[in-house]
Amino acid sequence: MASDHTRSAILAAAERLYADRGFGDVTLRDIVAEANVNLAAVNYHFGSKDELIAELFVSRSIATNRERLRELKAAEEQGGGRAPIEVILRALVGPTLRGCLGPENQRSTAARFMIRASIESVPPIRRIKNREIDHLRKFVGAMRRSLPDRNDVDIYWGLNFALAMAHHTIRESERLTKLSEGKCDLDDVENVVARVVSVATMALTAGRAETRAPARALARDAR
Amino acid sequence: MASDHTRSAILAAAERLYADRGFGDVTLRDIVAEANVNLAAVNYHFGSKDELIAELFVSRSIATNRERLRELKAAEEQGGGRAPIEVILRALVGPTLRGCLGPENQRSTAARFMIRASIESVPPIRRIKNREIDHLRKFVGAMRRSLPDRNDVDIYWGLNFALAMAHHTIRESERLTKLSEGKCDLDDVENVVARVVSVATMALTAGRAETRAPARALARDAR
DNA sequence: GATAGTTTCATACAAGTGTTTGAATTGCAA
DNA sequence: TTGCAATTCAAACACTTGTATGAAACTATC
Repeated sequence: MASDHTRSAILAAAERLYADRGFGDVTLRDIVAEANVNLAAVNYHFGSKDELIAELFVSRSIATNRERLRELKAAEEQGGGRAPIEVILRALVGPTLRGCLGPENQRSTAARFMIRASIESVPPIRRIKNREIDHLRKFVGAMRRSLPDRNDVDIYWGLNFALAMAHHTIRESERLTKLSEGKCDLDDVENVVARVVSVATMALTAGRAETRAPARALARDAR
Repeated sequence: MASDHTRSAILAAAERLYADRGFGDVTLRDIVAEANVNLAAVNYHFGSKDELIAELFVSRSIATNRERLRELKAAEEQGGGRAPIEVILRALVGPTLRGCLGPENQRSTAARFMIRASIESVPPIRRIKNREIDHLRKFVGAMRRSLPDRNDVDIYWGLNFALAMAHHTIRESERLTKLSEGKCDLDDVENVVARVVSVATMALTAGRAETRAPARALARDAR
C-alpha cells in the first residue's frame, strides 16, 4: 500500500493552485513543482490529469455537501421537521461564503476550489456535476416544508437567487470593494451572510400576489 | 484601406465561437476555419490572438454600455432627473438578460460573448476590465438620486445583488431548468427580468432598520 | 542479503498552440 | 500594361502541453 505521501501531496498542491489561479492556467508541471514530486507521478498515481481533477472534485463535493446537509438536518430536527427559512438559507450559503471570504488566513482552499469548479466548468468536472442537482433538491424539500403555502416555482427561484448572490459576491468581491471604495466590508463575513439570507428570505416570503406574477404591469409601463 | 472583409469575418467568427464555447477551448485555427480565412490572417490584421480578443471586448463593451446608458438616461429625463428604482434596475439587467435568454434564434452573440467575458476572465480582458467600474458608477448615481435617503452601502449591495441574480441565472439557466423540471420557464425573458428587478427592488427598499443592520440577532439564534 | 514488486526519476514523445516567414497573389494607381 | 503596395497563403517554427518509457532507487518479504 505504500506511503501515500506523494498522492496526497499532489492532491493538496493541485487544490491549492486551482483554488488560487483557476483551472485554465495551471499545468501539470506547476502542480508537481508545488508538490515537490516528479512529473510522472501524476500519471502514475491518478492515470491522467483529468482523473486527478475528477477525484479532487468528487471528494471535495461530497465533503461540502455533507457539511451543508448536516447543518440543515440539525436545524430541521430542532424545529420538529420544519426549520425557519432563514436557517435553511444560512445552511445553504453560509459555509461557502465563510470558506471563501473573510481574513485571508482562515479561508479554506476547499471552498475556493469548489467555487472555481462551479465557475470554470472544465470537462472532467462537467461530466460529474449532475449529482449536485440531487443535493439541491434536498434543500428544495426543506424550503417547501418551511414555506408550505409557497408554490414550487417561487421556491426554485428563491434558491436560485440565494446561490446567485452568494457566488457572485465571492467571484466579484474585489470589484465590489473597489466600486464601493471599501465601504462594503467583505471581511465581515457574517454581515455578508446576513445580507444574502435577508434578501433571499424577502424574495421567498414577499406578498404572494406580487411574487406569483411578478410586477409585469410595471414592466410594461417602464418600456 | 482595402476591403476589410477578412477583418470583420474574423471578428464575427471569433465572437460567435467564444460566445458558444468560451475562451478556454477555441483555438486560432477554429476561428480561421469558421471565418474561411487563412491562419496567418489573424496575426496580420490584429497582431496577436490577445489583441483580437481585446479589440472584440472593447468594441462590444462600449456598445453594451452605451445601450444601457441610453435606456437609463431616457428614464431619468422622463422622470425629471429621477427615475423609479425599478426602471433603473431594468436598464441595468434587462439588455443582458434579453440578449442571453429567450428563444434561441433571437439571442445576441454580443450579449453572450460579454457574459463569457465576465465569467472566464482571460488575461487580455482582465487588463481592460477596470473601466467597467466607471460605468457602474453611473448606475450608482442614478440609484442614489432615486433613493435619496438610502445609504451608499445599501446601494452598492443592491447593485451587486441585481447583477448577481441576472448573471447567475444566465450562467446556470440549464441547471435551473433541470432542477425545476421545466417549471421555471427561462424562455419567458420578461418574467425573468421582472423577477430579478422585483427582488433587487425589495433588497433596496426594505425597512431601513432591518437592512442597515441585517438580521444579525437572528443569525446568532440560528447557530 | 537476495529477490520481486512498488515507486521515483530523467528523459523522450506526440500533439497542439500561437506566431513567423517568404513567396505567391491580388488590387489599384500611374 | 507596368509597378508597387497590400493582402493571402502554405509551410515551418518555437514552445508548451499531457503522456509514455525504461532504467534507477527504494521497500518489504522470505
